[in-house]
Amino acid sequence: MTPAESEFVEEMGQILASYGMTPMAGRMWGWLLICEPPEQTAADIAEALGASRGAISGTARILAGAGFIRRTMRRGDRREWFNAKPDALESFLLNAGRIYAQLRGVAERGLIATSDRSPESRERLEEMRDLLAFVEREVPAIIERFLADRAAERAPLGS
Amino acid sequence: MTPAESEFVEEMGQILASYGMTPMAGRMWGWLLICEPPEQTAADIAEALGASRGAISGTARILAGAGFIRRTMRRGDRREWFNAKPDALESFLLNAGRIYAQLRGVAERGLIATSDRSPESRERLEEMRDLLAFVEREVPAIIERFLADRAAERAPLGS
DNA sequence: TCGATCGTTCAGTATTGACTGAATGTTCCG
DNA sequence: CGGAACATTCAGTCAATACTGAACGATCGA
Repeated sequence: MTPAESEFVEEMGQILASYGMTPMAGRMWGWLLICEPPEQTAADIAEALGASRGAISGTARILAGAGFIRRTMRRGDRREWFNAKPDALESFLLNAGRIYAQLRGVAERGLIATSDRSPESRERLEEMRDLLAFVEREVPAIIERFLADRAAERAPLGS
Repeated sequence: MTPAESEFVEEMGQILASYGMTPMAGRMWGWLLICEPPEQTAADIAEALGASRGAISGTARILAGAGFIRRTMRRGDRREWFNAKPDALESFLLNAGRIYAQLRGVAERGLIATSDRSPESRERLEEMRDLLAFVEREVPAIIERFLADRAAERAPLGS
């Protein structure tokens, strides 16, 4: 791994960690986004990142569960091979509605908790809930437009 | 604070904490979203949340800097008064492009780090960069549409 | 100028949680 | 069946950090 590649991997670790994932998850995903060949074994990854096999095992579960990587097997080879899913970010953002829905759920429970208050007092939470409901619907729609645009670019003559 | 209100405050603490802020920041914002009266002093908040004044002081800096709360003074009163900014979430999401831009920056530095690779090898990062650039533009546009829709609802006859 | 009140700072503490590494379990080849 | 290579698990360690609380500084009224 060159210094520039190592810096990329480390940056990915910091960014993912700042959004609730573990640094190792960010590093591992980052590595799988740039490694050559694109399919690697757990031992390959552990050596590249200087991490223990236990950490790779646990992190692989997280990343696979979140849809960021794919784990495959080859016949006659007991090792597992990992690679970055090509459409990981698309499907993550397509489901981004869930994140906003979670916060909207809290707002709605807050409105129930304050149901005896005056309308003015509850405006703060009501506005929050309305905005979140809107974003929750529209963000997936953005991703679908992106995918449609790209599909049109790649087949402009209707082939 | 009723049990239901306390649960809301605690949930806000957990959600904000899971996205990189401190639990106290979530609790304090949550409290300012439901408290009565809506303006509170640091002592009020510390007592409601069972927190130290030092924690309130530091958290107030964070929340004010992020645009979630407003700190005001009244003449003849040396205490500071805090309240939740009504448009906090709107302005936060309007600037959400910055978050995607940050990740796009990492992807672009990764592409520089792998500039000697084959085009197929770099496809993973290029797709990531393109999608992020798209989302970076479109998410603020969503918020603007929400604000425009709401303005139209509130003045449907062009008053 | 003194005293009271409020905000800030910061060293110390306690907690969380990410990572390690050895032990365990499992699958495949000879 | 035995052994090797691999994945998983989990108790222990270490570092990061959120929070406390006392000390400090600033501001205002008397």
